[in-house]
Amino acid sequence: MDAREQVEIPIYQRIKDYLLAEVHAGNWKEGDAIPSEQALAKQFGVSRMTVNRAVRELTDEQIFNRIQGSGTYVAQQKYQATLVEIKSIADEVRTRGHRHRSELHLLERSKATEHMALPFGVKAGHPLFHSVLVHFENDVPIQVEDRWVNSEVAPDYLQQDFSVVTPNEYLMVAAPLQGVNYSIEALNPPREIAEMLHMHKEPCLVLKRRTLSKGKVASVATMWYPSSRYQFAGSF
Amino acid sequence: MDAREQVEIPIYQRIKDYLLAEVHAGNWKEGDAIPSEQALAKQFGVSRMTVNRAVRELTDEQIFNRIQGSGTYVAQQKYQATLVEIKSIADEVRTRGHRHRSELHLLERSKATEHMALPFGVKAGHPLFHSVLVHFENDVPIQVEDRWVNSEVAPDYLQQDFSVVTPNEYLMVAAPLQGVNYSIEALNPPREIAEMLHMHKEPCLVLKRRTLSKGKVASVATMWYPSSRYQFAGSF
DNA sequence: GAGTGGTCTAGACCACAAT
DNA sequence: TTGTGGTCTAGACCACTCC
Repeated sequence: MDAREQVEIPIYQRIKDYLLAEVHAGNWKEGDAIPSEQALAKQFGVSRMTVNRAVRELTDEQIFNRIQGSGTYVAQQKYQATLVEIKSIADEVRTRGHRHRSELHLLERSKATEHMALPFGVKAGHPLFHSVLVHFENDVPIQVEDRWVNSEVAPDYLQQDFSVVTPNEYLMVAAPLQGVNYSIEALNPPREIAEMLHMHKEPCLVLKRRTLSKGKVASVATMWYPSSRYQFAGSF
Repeated sequence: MDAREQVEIPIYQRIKDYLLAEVHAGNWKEGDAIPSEQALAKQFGVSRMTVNRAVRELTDEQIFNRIQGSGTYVAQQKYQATLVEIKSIADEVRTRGHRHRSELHLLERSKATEHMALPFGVKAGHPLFHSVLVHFENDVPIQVEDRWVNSEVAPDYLQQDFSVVTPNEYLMVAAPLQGVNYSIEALNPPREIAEMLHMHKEPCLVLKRRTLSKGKVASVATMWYPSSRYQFAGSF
């Protein structure tokens, strides 16, 4: 008389979860061989085909490399972001099984300079909010987020607790997204940025993103990523 | 004594090719149901598991939607980000009303090193073609294109005249595109690259792109752009 | 109830790598 | 030669949709 409706998780999925956990826990490191299909089949008490599906799918997802006749090896784990989605950097980090936190460096009421007025399509002096955060993955800084927000679109921006919700996550809720422009450059960072990212003499990937909501420009953000720790990637 | 070594194409791959061809030819349109696994298994004279793998993989690739108990349907054809659109740099330059030309720095028959074998999914020593070109916009160098090509997919690559057709343009015709992976990084260029681009002490945007065709990796290209003269942009 | 996809089995043969 | 991955079979049971 069990009242709980158990949702059946497929065996191949449970094996995938197990394999991912081993990689994320660091028990298997880059280049290490993982157990053979035969061994895993025995360990889980299932047929080899089921194990094959689990390992093959993770190989498609670039978690492993397989060499016929030799074995299955843990692939290089890369910090990768998908460009075309606006996804929270906090989620991205957690997806990789790592810890995310952020440091707030600035959060204030400000006004549009002539320089900022242009991308926002407002007059100089228009009220804007300005925030600067550094995002960490396992205590390693991976992004400086320098963001300007249209006070008309998100009037409660200053009241948020950005140690709990990232600016991006808040804006996704407060200002339904209508469109996005972005550009990507490679730049040598100014000194303040380099210091926030604890980096020396290397270029940054710079993603500039403008989001539209309610028919207005909602925010203009410049995100700095140290090239040694981050890259954008995608596929279709 | 047959000199040609026939490479065996797996049945599931042949079924994938068939299904994709039907979709691309327009015989099956968005929302149409495709034949059931049972029917396809009978049609190809194979077991249902083999058909299942073909259809499942194409579903993962968003070609189809599947509804348990109902059927398999052709999915809405996906939107592609401008950033990764495979477009010819020559066209891009001409669109801006400028003059495009390219210089061929290298074009040769080569073999996969261990380093190149991995992204291609072949053994070290597998025959590859290798080309290096510099693209100019109004006589200003804007891109170094370092490309490796799978000789099985584009056997006539070496015979092309790349002052007339870019490698990209040729491959689009010779090897129908099935998929793309890309990554973007910011890197300081090695000396040879910096010299080809006539640049000093500035970072490069580096776009690495892997194209898939006929179930194989068709080409792996590394494109270097001087940051002062180029950026990626897009919107959606 | 008939048909669909979702999963799984317990074998099999093969190509290939390591030895 | 042994062990690995790559593929395939001919069944099976299940959950689900549709009629």
